[in-house]
Amino acid sequence: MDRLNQKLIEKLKKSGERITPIRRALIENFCNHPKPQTPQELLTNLEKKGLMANKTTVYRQLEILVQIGIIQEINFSDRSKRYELSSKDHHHHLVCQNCKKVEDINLDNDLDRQEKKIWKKNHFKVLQHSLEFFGLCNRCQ
Amino acid sequence: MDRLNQKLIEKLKKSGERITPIRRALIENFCNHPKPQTPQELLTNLEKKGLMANKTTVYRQLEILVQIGIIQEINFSDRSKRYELSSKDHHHHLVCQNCKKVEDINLDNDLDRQEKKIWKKNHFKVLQHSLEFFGLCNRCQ
DNA sequence: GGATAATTTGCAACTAAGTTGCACTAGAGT
DNA sequence: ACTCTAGTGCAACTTAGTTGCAAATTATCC
Repeated sequence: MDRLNQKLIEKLKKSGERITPIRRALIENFCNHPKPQTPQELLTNLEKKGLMANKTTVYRQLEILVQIGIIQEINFSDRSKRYELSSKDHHHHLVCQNCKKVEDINLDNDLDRQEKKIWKKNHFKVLQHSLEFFGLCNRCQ
Repeated sequence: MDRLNQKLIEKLKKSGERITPIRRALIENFCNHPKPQTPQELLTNLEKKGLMANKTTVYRQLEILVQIGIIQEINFSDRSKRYELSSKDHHHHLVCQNCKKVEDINLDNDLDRQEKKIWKKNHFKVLQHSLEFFGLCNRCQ
């Protein structure tokens, strides 16, 4: 995990960005928590590490990290923006309606076939998709 | 279409709710526009009909209409709440990233099989899902 | 048709997520 | 250590949505 951490900080440096405590902490946090996180969650995670960051800063850093390609933004259907390492494969989400926890899943089923059909039938050019399952996780049932 | 309109107003009355101009207009609007609409869109649609409704009222009416089962709420991945007649079959959405228009599609593929797999593998009880495709509609390409 | 009681509505004030401008601070290279 | 630019924090703002309360309107009963 520490390897990945270093690699991402290098990437940041190569993109001409400075290495600041907040950026370091954000990247470290993304490496340690593989789940997609909201800006608010990130803010409190930083606080736990003793870093009192401002929300403006977090939002701005997230934007930059997305641009560089270190993380990716996911718009969840529960109307929250979430962020996770973009190195991860494309996957879908299980959202627990009780405890709000989010799990990642990889479906073997491919939606490519569907997207081709949509092109034929609707002449709609699909660029990306979002698939989420809502329900109860094993703890909350 | 007028038939459906009357039927829904009857349903509203039977549920013990009063028939007001705003409710009448909302239901009429849902019958005439089959696409999922945001509260803001509904507000401007009412205005076009000469009904200057308040946003508070619209939000409250939407809540009631959802409870009665006349309409259903859909949380879109573009982080907008949208509403449509709940009588419609379950379907998925094509969201144009340029003009923001939303189309409905029915996939013949069923996700039930996937949901059963999720239950076996993750012990996650799926209650509902959301599948959206983002891209460019035929006009915007 | 008119009085009454309860529901519906509108207003204003509020919350939460996110954004913007500007002044201050701190990294990185010399 | 100095300097210049990038990064940060603050305050003020925006937008979607919510809440409490007073005023208006609906359905009902006579």
